[in-house]
Amino acid sequence: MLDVQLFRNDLDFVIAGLKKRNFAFNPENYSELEARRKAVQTKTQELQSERNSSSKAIGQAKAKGEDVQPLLDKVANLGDELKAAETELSEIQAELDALMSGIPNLLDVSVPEGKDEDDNVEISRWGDLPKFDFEVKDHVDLGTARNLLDFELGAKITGSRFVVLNGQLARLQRALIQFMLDTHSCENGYQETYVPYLVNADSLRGTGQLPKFAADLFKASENPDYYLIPTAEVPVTNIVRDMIVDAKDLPLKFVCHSPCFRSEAGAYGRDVRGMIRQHQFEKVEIVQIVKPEDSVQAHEDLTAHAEMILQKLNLPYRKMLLCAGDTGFSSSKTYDLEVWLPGQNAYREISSCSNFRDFQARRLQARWRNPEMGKPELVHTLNGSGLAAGRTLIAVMENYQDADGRIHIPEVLLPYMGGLKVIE
RNA sequence: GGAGAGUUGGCUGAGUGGUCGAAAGCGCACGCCUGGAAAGUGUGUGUACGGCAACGUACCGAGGGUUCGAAUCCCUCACUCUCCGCCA
Repeated sequence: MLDVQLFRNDLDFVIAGLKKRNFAFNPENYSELEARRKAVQTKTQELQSERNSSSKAIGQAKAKGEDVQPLLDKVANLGDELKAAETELSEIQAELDALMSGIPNLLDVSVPEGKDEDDNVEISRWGDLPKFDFEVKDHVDLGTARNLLDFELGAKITGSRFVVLNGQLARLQRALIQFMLDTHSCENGYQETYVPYLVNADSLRGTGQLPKFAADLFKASENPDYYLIPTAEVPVTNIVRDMIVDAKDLPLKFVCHSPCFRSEAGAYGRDVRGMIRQHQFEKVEIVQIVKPEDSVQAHEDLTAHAEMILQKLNLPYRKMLLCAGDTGFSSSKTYDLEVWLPGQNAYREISSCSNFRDFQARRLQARWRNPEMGKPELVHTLNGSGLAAGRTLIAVMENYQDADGRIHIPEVLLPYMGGLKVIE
């Protein structure tokens, strides 16, 4: 949610900002609604004021034992009029809320113009691409050949875009998760946390998935309305919803492993092969809650923390700055990390690290008390995948394969694999 | 799942129909006191919206209702605690 004051004080700035995103915003429609809001609110408040003073007068007259009937007659019609005004006001406000909560975050000045992922800007590359003196296989061939991956079984148990991992490959995914959690909590200063995987609608509104992206979510129950989390970002960031955090407790840094559930109704036909795009996948998420002045640096740090995992696994990757058209709804600036997949001969997204500035915090009412003015102010929120474990598993399979289709275990994972060096 | 008790400001906690946005205390801010500090003491201290301002309006878990008037009465819901049942 953007700041309503910004809309009132500098509408042109907002219009320009949304134009960069190519977001269709109708300022006339907004201004007309806002003008109505103001008029009806003023009228409502005048009526309320009248009611309050009349009621007070009746109370005082009664206390003195005077006849209150004339006063009662005077306010006889006020009730209906007030009720009508209040109803109209709440309708206008609901309309404004709906409009405002559908408007995306403004982009950071450093975000490049652009339409889609083709316009993203490469910032850096790390690692040497592995050279193979044999025909490389992708993770599907590697996995199914040894019955480590079973897509048909996933389809039988549930449906398409679900998979079963067997034996040492399932263990390898668990090892990756453990390794990521340990690295972030022990070396990068994040607090490990375990959270609910079902969340309510308020939490999803807080981080921006609702009301706009309901189609991407699996709804688990009606009344109460619970949803499966699309990412641990939702429950973890909502830790600070409706909170005023002490200045001394900032920054808050959380790391959390969770399964993620995505319906992505619009994504059918993309990445149909393999486990690139599944309805259920494992991810380790890192989240930071920081003072506003610290968020730019925190974004760089958080991205570096995600990169550290790839480096320790010795997986080649590149860091992309997303262009205006590819940056997510709630984000002001996003770096994607793309890992090298020999089986696809391409870099593929494995982490997305975003600075939301106060966009989520405003929806969440997540604040801190700034000692300089003693007033509560919105915090800034950031998060990133550190990393998507399912895709990391694919990357390890494809980068660490040998001519016999075996998968070698990266050195940092050996302690988590009970000494196993190769998956035969 | 059943029965009972609760939910008030940053925190604790009073308040059962009218000068209650809400006592008191804690915390915090500023001042006095002090060589400095502690203690003591004085003043101030919620959020949001409208207004240049004075000020007005809303908010006492959420949503409805009764009333000229609701933190206070009624209804629905959520959550917390205690006891019983069931359960990994």
